[in-house]
Amino acid sequence: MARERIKIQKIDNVTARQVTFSKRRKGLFKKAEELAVLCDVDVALIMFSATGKLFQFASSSMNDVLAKYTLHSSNIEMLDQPSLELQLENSNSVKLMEEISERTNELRRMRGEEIQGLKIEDLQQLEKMLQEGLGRVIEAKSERVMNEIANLQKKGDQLIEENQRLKKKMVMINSKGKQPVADVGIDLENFNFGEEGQSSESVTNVCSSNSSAPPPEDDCSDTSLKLGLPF
Amino acid sequence: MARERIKIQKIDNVTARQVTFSKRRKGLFKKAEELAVLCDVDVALIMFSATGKLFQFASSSMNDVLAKYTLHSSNIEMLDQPSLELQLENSNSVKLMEEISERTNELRRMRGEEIQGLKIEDLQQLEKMLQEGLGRVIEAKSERVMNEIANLQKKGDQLIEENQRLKKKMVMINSKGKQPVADVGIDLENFNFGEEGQSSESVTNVCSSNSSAPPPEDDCSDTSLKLGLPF
DNA sequence: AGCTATTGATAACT
DNA sequence: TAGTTATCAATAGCT
Repeated sequence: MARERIKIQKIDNVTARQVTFSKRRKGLFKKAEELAVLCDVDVALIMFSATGKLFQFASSSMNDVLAKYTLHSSNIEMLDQPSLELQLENSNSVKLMEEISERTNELRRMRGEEIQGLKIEDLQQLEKMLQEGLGRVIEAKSERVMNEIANLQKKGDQLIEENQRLKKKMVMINSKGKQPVADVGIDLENFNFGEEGQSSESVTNVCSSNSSAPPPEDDCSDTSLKLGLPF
Repeated sequence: MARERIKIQKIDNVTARQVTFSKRRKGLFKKAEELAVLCDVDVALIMFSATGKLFQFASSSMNDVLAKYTLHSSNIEMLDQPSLELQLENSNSVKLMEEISERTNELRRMRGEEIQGLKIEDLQQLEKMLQEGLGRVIEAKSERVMNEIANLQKKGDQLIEENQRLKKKMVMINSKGKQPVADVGIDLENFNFGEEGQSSESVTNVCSSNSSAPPPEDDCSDTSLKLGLPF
């Protein structure tokens, strides 16, 4: 991937070797991270340069990965003396690890992954469980949504009520001062939330009593409720 | 570096993810080895797939590299932290327990439990995830079931064929000896082609399923198998 | 360090 | 699962 292909053998020139190390190291780390993200893999990458300098990358926690690794390899071969820390860590963590593994697998199955090896009956049971969970979730969501709607409805109603009170006050003030005043009420014709558009007529009457005033355009503008519900 | 660039985020499609993992893993290992050779570097690369499978590469000895690593990191932390082993162990155990707790909670939510505190958007997402998982499970089940049916069908057909052959032989024998003889063909009513014990060689190689099915009627004409499968 | 001509890796497809 | 190919990405040699 360059101007010229090079043989894969130790680069003699020290400077060139350092430069290449720097560049390729960066590339390798990038690839490692991409792999970890793309494929949901735990990656640990450790490097010691010839001068003994350490470079490392881990997609999650280096300790986690190394612990897992010693777990794995200790199952195969306990011959070498793994570092004391890892060994201690390992012995006390085996159960926890197993539990995590078990749960992770169950989660994956519930997401419909890794189900190739399951028997038809297992699939059936899994399906049933998912159906049940789905049912509960949908029910909970519906309830939440209905509550939300009821709440907003209630708020809206209260606002309308309040609005009406204010308008009546205005009418009283107007008739006292014998001066026509611009309508400042909510435009209920365009403020329709929910099923029942009740109380519209009484308000309309109030409005029409002020018929001499110009139609309200942007007065009381900010009473609109935004219902950003995710349906 | 492909037909089309992809976003670096977890690949949803399971198959595609596995394929990509396989390819990129190979690439990563190659790059790691090249770097080790070119720049005279000790490299250790450890990976755990989401299924818990271990993949590893080490330019020299994995144990050597890991030993060096633990030495390094413990030297650094040893400066201000006494009883490193216990601390590592504890922190790791805590992390593991937290992970277990997290997964347990997610499982419960997927079962539709403990979802009172969720926001509507969370419920929506949960529902979507369940729907997807359910879809995959149903699809996998369908495939399994269809395979099962095809298998049984095939077996049934072969048995019917064999039976016909035997009957013809019977007829020939009968007509040769000019003596009426009792039918000695396979008694399909009681012939259980579940497990292995079949006596006819021609069928031997197809029998791989261990589920039982109601036997075919007894005549060659009717090939319908009644499958009490759970749909 | 920064810049390209090249080679290399790989996503989509078969 | 493995092989092919059009593209995108990494990088060797320079500056």
